[in-house]
Amino acid sequence: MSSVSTSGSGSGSGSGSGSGSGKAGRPRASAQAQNPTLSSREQILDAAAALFSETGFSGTSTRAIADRVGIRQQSLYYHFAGKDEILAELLSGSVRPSIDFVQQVEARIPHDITPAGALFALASVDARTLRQTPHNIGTLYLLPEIQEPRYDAFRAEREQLRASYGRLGAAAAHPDVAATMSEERIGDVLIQLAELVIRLRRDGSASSTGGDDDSTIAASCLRVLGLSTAQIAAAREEADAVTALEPLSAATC
Amino acid sequence: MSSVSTSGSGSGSGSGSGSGSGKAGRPRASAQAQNPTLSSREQILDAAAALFSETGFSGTSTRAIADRVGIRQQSLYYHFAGKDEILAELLSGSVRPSIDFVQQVEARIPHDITPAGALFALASVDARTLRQTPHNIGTLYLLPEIQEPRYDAFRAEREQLRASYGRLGAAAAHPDVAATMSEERIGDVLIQLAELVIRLRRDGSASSTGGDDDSTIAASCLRVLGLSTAQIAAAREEADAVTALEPLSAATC
DNA sequence: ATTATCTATAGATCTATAGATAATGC
DNA sequence: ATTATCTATAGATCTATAGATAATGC
Repeated sequence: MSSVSTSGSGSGSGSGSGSGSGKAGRPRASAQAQNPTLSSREQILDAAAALFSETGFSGTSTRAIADRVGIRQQSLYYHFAGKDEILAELLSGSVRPSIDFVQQVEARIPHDITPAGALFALASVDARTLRQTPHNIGTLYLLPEIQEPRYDAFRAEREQLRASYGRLGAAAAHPDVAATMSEERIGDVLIQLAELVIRLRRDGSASSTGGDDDSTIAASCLRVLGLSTAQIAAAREEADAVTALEPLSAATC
Repeated sequence: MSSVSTSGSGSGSGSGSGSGSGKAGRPRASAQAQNPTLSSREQILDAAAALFSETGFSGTSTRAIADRVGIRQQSLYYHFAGKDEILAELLSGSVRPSIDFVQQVEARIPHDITPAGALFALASVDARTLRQTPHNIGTLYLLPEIQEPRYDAFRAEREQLRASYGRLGAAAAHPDVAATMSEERIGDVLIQLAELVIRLRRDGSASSTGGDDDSTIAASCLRVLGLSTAQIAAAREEADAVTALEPLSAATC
């Protein structure tokens, strides 16, 4: 209460001047409304994820991010070189789990699992990840800014994931479908279906028990390849066996 | 050449001071690089559509729009009350054609056409419209800004279109699919497939003969509902008959 | 000494309003 | 007189850098 700021900034809630809060560095001027179990860097990423998915990248100011964290706008630059670094970091963390997962699963074909089973597993894990991630981070994929060369690395990773969907899909497809669509186009269709969950979540129309949507989406991925209900049921069985073995290790980290 | 601006703005290409160009109002300071067959208002909409789809709404300044048109930033406000008015107008024009088309087609069920045929027609017309529109205007649907209440009217129109997809899809679906998915969820899946063309176009991966993609997408819409190759072929026949009757009138305006 | 914040501030925008001006239309 | 532009400019941002300061760590 004694160390009121001498400048006229007017933020009267100074509670940071007391004894040690256990962290090095000058205390924050305002109260810590954020989850204190996270590092400052993580708090910034979390706040930015929320704001970027709600109001977009250009629509979010560094000031808005800092306000949400409870620090001054300029303090962001101690942790990140700029706003685009924050987005780049959020993006880079978001595709890796799916790529890692699909590589694990593809390695087991055809011994432990069929292409159809692998695809079902990939699509449902992917959908679940997108559905459970904090702040619907998948909406970042829709931002126009990620088309800039700055984010080439991220887009290359997504391209890799799309290629996996294409390989699995082409291998699993009914001959009638394989004859009509290129492997590339199959990948486009499948990843588009998997990412439906992003929109469902954004529009608030996800089912109460979200897992239903994951299953529906995975089933739709096989259905669009021309597989029968029986074949889809079999693929689901296979997928359940695989995701029971290493379900959370690769997908949730 | 004689009427050089007295201010230091430095735009030395003044050619607008000559005799009558056929239009009322003060001539533009810079040369008319834009298509002069369009009204100023249309030129602004066209420039904004290009910029909004490339760099987003918040990422596009009124200055950038004006520069592309060849007028001063402040001159925009003679035609539009603000940047958001421009986006609202672009959006409002973009869903109408599809809604009009689907209402025409739904009215013919079940006399002239089956639900499957109607759905094929809707999806392929929708895909073609999105593919042929100037500047990939469909990318505007992905902008975070359209979630704001300001654009409620537009989202309500899209909701209407999604409902149509849902009705047609539920009626056309194989029983196995109809048993698994609600009409609403069917609409979500189908519109997500139809809008694949937006992404294909943005990523430059649309097929050289774009109509192939429209057909592939429409076929995928039926396939994901569990229809067989023969049933899809029949639906395509029906759709061709319908779109041959009134193909461009409702879809291209 | 190191760390993580703070204050101060530069310089570049960006949106929008007010009023002047240069055409055409009557 | 009307129309469509222009110039001038206010006021509000926004990003980023520089340097001060208040903690902890050794």
